[in-house]
Amino acid sequence: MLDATSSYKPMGRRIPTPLNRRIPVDDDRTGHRIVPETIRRSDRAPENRYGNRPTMKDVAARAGVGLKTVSRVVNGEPGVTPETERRVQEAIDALGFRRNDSARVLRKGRTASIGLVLEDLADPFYGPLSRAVEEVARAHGALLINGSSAEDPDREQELALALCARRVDGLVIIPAGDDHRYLEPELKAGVATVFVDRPAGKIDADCVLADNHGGARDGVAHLIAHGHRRIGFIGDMPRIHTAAERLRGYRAAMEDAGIPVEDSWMSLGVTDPERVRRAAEEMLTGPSPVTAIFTGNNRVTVTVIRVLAEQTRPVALVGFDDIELADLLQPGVTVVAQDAASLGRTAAERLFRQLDGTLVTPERIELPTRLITRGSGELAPRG
Amino acid sequence: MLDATSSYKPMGRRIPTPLNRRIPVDDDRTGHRIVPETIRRSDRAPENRYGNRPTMKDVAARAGVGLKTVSRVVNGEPGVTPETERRVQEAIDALGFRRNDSARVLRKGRTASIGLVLEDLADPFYGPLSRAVEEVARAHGALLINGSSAEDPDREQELALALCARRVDGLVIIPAGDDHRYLEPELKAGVATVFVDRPAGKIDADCVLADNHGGARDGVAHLIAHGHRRIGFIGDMPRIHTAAERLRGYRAAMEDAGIPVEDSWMSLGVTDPERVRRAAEEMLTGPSPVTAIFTGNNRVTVTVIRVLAEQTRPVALVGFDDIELADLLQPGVTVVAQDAASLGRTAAERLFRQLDGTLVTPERIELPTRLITRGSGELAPRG
DNA sequence: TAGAGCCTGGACAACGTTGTCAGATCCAGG
DNA sequence: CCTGGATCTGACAACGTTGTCCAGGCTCTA
Repeated sequence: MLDATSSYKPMGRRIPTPLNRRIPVDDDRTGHRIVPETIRRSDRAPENRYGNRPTMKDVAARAGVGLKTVSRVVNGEPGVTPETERRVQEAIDALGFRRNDSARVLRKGRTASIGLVLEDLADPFYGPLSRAVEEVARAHGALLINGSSAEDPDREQELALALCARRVDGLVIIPAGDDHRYLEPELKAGVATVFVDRPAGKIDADCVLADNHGGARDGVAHLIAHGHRRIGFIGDMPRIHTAAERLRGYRAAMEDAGIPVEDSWMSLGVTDPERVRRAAEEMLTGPSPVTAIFTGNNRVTVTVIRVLAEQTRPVALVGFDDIELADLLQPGVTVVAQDAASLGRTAAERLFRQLDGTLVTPERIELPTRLITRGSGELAPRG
Repeated sequence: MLDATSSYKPMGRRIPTPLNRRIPVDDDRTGHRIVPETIRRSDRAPENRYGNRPTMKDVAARAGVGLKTVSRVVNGEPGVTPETERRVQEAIDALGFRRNDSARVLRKGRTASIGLVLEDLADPFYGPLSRAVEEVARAHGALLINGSSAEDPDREQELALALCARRVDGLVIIPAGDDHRYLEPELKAGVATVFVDRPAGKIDADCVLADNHGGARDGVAHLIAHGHRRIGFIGDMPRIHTAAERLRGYRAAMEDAGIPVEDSWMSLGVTDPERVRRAAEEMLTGPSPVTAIFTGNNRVTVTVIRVLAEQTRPVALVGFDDIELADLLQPGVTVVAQDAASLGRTAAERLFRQLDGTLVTPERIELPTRLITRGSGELAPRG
């Protein structure tokens, strides 16, 4: 579970208890808490716990109306005279009352919030995706809670379950792991769930994916069409679905062209800049040096661009994922672009359709990718 | 308030009520709901509402123990025999029970979640900031709820207050507006609050800012040091604090150098690419054409880079905010960099120190910026 | 003016959890 | 066999909100 590492214990028991202290006031004598004598409900002081926030009861007392009447005003329900409404509103403003949605949620059973578990919010690919999900959520009156799994399956599970404990109405998950059976009780309990970017593992659930295989195949075929035969591939661990699919696309394109792939052309499971750099340099200088490289994701692409900028001979490059400013580099970077915002939007819309009830059967949707030629992928083979 | 635009009404009243239906089962006769005869609490069926999720009561019934014992096991409190614990754990697993944190929150008064209101999650500047806040929150066992204001003060307020209604323990706000008195009741109620990137308006609160004024002044001074005298400035609306400060820094540097600024060199309040492009082109071709441009934020910088790439004469450029791949462009882009992650981390840490109680008096913290020279800012004046 | 029908307002119980407190059980020591 | 003290367990009342239902007061018609 999530664990505090400092002295702030959000749910702890050691918090100095200003929240629990009953403040003794004017003509009230409930300050004593030793004797639990049956406390009449209605003659409590307007002050209460919860950081001293006024409640509907306080508002009601001040406005001289019943509790439910306040609730009606707050929620804009009909059946309140303008005069009464005015009095209530006045009390609300005077006390600075704000409805406690936690209590509301408990009562109503829906939280009007959805959870998003992604890999890293700081990654330029996930920012727009997250924003797209947020926009859809907003259009449906829901808030978005999100968390980064840092590509760690345990952390993904921990996060997803923490969100379920908050009783989010739905979950959008970019999986890090490949076994999601831990979500079965949640699905059964009616938590709407959509997986994005990578499919769910071992459970039947909605997935919205990019056409990783086709995109990679097109990208590599593009290089082949420009005369390359020794083409390198640098990608993430094949454990990750997208990485595996893109690798498969690479292999498919090579096979279609009848080109046997040498092991030294492929580097799998490297993402940190240092190792990507080494991998790229090795395949450029090895016994059978590549004339072109296909990179499996944006981070790899950026590092490889740096390596290629240092080379004397021109090496062609096609990258998966678009990157900002790719058009301004020399040469411009040819990429297989997937639309992150569209992925997020599609997923979120399906999520709310699940909640609507208009969507029942889980589906697997693949969004097309787009090859954007800018120069680096059109270089002729040299060396 | 947040309003649904589709048929999914998270909190609405028209939801078909599977959640409220009491399911009649085996030997239970509480299916009738007409007669409200005093229902004995303990002989309800194990089924209940809330999407049919098991509750502690259900677990207790199945394990043959009391409600509180289940609570103890779930929360790892002491005082439960191993044998009892085993039985409870078994029931938990069998039923797929997951504690309802909404109810917990209601009872305990703390939600172990914090809110982040920023401008646009898709902006590469805010991604890392958000991630940094999340990491700190995670270290403190809290979840992060975030929302984008889209630079709209009303939307900022709507979001912040929605988060307060959820009773987040604290708020990190990147303000869009300049009047935050609406937060006064919340602050008084003990919601920890830190403003980042831009200061709070009309209330006394913690702020973590970058040294916008000093950074801009240094950047412009750098251009002046390289011989430029006709220097353009393109920035956001001065209504936005950061934009105003950077403009002030620009003016200060010019004044320090004794250079009078011409109106045609300044373009304020433009951010969309079209207008930035026009603004840049105008100051490059006007009666007193600039030889260098200082750009007020990353989005403007990117657009101006494109414009400059089309020019025949070299024009110097220094931009506020670092941008990815800036080093690989020709020439490399000289920037005044601020550390987004550090801003977020500092803010979040202060937030939790407020919650700790170790931090009381609001402060205004300015983090230094860093001039990174890469070429574009060192071009000599031409034209 | 009486009765029927509407409108408004309020009492009350639930939602699922945790804190309090008292009761039950067990064992060692007399 | 009893007593005293640990342990362990469970009944109960909150937390702040909303759904249900009923009681008045009002208006309108006959």
